[in-house]
Amino acid sequence: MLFSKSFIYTLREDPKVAECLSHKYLLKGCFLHMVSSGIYSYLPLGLRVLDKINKIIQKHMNKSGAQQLLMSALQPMDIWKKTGRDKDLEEVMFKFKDRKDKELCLGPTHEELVTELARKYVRSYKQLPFILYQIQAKYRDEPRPRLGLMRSCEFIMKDAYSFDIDQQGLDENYAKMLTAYKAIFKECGVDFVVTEADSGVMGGDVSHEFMVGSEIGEDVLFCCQGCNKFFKQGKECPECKGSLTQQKMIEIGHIFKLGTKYSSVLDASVLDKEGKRKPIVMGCYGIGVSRLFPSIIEVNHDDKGIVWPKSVSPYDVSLVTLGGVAFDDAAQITHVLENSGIDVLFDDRDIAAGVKFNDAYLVGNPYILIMGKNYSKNNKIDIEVRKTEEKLSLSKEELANFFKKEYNI
RNA sequence: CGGGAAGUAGCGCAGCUCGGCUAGCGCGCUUGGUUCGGGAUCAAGAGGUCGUGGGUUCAAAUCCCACCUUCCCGACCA
Repeated sequence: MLFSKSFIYTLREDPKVAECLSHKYLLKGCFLHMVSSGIYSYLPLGLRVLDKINKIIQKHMNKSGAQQLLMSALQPMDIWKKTGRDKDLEEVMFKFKDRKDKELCLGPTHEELVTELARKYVRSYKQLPFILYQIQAKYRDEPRPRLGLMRSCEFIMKDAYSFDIDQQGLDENYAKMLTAYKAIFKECGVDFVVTEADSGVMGGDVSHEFMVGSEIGEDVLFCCQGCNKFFKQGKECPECKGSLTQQKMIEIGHIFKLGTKYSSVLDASVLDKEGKRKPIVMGCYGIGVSRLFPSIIEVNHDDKGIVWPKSVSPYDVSLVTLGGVAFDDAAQITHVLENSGIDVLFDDRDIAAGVKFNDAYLVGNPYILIMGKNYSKNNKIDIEVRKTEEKLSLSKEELANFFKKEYNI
């Protein structure tokens, strides 16, 4: 991708509306556009990251046997009235009527709709178990949207739902999801902790939260100074009796054992081996994708900009040309790298070197290639590793090998 | 929804206390020149209903009232 042709217009100064660091860098680096309070558009750069996060999620969800679908964001209100959650979620629902006066809402979550699917299609225990998931925008009329993507009115969620004949099946699927989630967050480059949590408005008895430590977090956990474990309560560490300190946390995932809360009310049931009708035992599993996104930045940055983990960076390489190095030479290097699967953002702009470097740091791709004097004189391409600030000078051949090693290709 | 802060060019701001504005600065943008390994420089330009509506006044960015928007803290929540 040529920088000069890309829809990347970085800001020189910090945007006034952004208080927290992730939001600041997302706006400054042209990843995100604020449409209104709590409403954001993902710009091309941001969408590339979002796509990578989604691919990681899809990979691990599919591996666990879950099947992706896409349910409607528009939902009829009558199904919400059946479960009574029209009242529970009344405050945050975007509700309106269609031309026939039918009440609709923009889905704040999808337990009702997915349970309805099970009711319609599933009749026998033989069809169980299965897990369905989707990655989709959810809508909540937040009283106070804040911190950019952290709390917004339109946000992207990965929501999964498991369907089992009994509690044992649910336990197995729940364990599978727990494993998948750990793999997802690890691959996305965030350090997280898993805690037992309240089920809240979702219902059910068991639930776990996935949290990332950050000053902008809205939840609080207590971290043991002795064994480094996290707890909900602030008394002394139950494991090693060490002292506990408060740590603010961002909730990026939450999984629930729902049981039959929805299936019994909405009549999603199957016949078991004995021919007896049983409500399906359900679990639900959420990842706040649009919250995970800035969380990655909160824990991967420096004072120059974002330091994307390789797994989710918008491009693999920022290529910077300096001092009148021929466009064709740099374009050729770009082609070679792209042919081996390395995404390159080639900064071909005719501007001061400092601007190019600072934009490269801000945008945060893992590697910065520099073609300048060292290329014109010695045919060497300089590499700067964004994270470690390590610097190398390589020939074209060495460069190809370098990336083969770095990306296992 | 309570409490606080802010709205002046694309971005960041000054001006407001004490009304005199034909509204300014930095960056960015356009054209041309010189530069060219770390936010260069010279010259010439373009760009504004000072958030909106009302009021006071000879005169309002500036004073008064109402509203809107945004941010932060709280309550609430993924």
